[in-house]
Amino acid sequence: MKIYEELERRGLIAQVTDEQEIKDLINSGGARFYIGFDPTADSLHAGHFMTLCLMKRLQLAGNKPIVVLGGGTGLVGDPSGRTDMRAMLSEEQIAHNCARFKEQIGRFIEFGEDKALCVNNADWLKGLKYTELLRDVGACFSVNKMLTAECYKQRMEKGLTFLEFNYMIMQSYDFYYLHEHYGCNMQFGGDDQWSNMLAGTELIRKKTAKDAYALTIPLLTNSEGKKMGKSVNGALWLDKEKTSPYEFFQYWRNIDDADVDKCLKMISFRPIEEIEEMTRWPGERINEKKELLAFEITKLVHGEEEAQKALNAAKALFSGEGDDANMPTTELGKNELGEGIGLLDLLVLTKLAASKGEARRLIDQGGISINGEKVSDVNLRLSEADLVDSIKIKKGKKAFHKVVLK
RNA sequence: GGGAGGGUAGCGAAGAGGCUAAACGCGGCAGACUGUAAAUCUGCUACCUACUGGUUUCGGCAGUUCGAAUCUGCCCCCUCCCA
Repeated sequence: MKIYEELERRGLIAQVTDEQEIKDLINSGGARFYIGFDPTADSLHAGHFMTLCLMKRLQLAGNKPIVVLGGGTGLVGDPSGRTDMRAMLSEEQIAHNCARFKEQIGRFIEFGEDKALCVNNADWLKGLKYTELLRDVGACFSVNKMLTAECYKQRMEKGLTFLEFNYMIMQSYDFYYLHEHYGCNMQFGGDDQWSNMLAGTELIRKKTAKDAYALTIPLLTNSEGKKMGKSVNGALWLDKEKTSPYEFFQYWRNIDDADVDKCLKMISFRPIEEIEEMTRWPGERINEKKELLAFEITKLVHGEEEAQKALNAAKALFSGEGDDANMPTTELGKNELGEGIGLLDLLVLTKLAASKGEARRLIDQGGISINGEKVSDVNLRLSEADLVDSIKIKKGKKAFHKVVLK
C-alpha cells in the first residue's frame, strides 16, 4: 500500500490542494515538505505529536522533511483558532522554547544529511525590512481576501491586532522562502492552519509561477467534537517533567470508548490492517484496546521502558496487587513529622488536595482511603508509628500517592 | 479624535446600597451505578479555622456611607458605531 492510501485509511487527511499531484509526489518519495512548530511553550504537546507522526510516516516513505521552528513567527503569534490574543513571549523565552522543541523533536525524527532538516524561521524573518517586504510580498495579498479566511473570521468580532493579522504573511513567506532556498514543495500541518498554508501556495504561485502543495491532517477531536490532548491542567505535554509518563499513559487509557479506534489509526504505528481487525473486536475487549493504545503512544513518546513502567503501575493500582514502585511519592522527614501530622495537611502536602478546605471535602464525601480503608475522620492524625511502613493514600478512583518515612 | 456599551469566581452570565462568598449554566472534584469508559442521579466547588467562626474578593486607585460588586471622581483595558 502506498503512503497516500495509508494516510487516507488512517483518517489522516483533512484537506488537500491537489489530490492527484500530492498523491504522485508523496507516493514516489518526491516531496520535500515542511511542518512548522511555533514555540508557544517550553514543551511540545499531544497535538504536535500528531504532526510529528505524520512527518515520520512520510519520511519512512522516502520523503524529505524540514522542521521549521517558529523563532520568527512566534514573535508574531498565530491568531488561528483563538478568540483572544496570545500572550506575547519575550525573545529569550522564544529562543529557549525553540531549543526545547528541537531537542524533543530530535528524539523522534532523525536530523542530518539526507535526513530531516531543522531550520528556524527567525533566521530569515527577523532580518526583513519593512518597506521591502511590503512591496515584495505585501502587494501579493488582498486584505479583502484575508479577512474572509476562517482563521480571522472568529477574531473579527473580538478584535484582532495588526501584529497577529500579519501572521499569515509570515507563514506564507516561510513557505516561499523554503521553496526558493530548500526546494520545499509541500507543507503539512493541522487543519487549523489551512488558510495560512493556502496563502503560502498562492504566494509561491504569484512570485514564481510554480506550484506548491498543502495537506492538512484533521485536528484530533473526541466524539463530542472537542479537541483531544487537553487535560485539566492544560495541555498533555510530551515533557515528562510537565506530564509524567504515568499521567500521559492514563490520559489515553481513559479516553471515551468511541474514540479508541480513531486514535489507534491516527496516532499509533500499528499496521492499519491490524487496527482494522481490532475494530471488529467485541465490546468486552474495549479495555484491552485502550491499554494497547495507551502503551503504544506512551512508548513512542517516552520509550518502551517508561511505557512498561506506566503500564505496570496502572495494573498494580487498578488490580490492587503488587508493584507500587512508580507511584508518586512524598518523603516525610522525622523532624517535619514531629508529633504526627494531620491527614488534612498531608493531603495538601502530597498535592492530592489544593487546600485544606478541599481536603476536608474529600474526606467528608468519602473520597479518601489509606491502605485500602476509607477514612471518615477529618481530624485523623498520623504518627511516626503509622508511617513506619509506607502508606498508600488513594483519592477518588484514580489518584494514588505513597508516603514514606525518610 | 467624537459617540455608545462593557470589564463579576476556571469560563459564560445574573446581581444595580444591607437578606451576597455573590443566582444560573458549563467546566472541575467526590459519592452511587459501572469497565480505570459513557450516560444518569447526589453532594461539593474563594481562603483560613479549635467547624464555631474569621479573612480577602466583583478592572485599578481614591472617595461617599453605619454599610459598596452595586453610588461619586480619576485612571487602565475591551467591543461597536462615526472620523
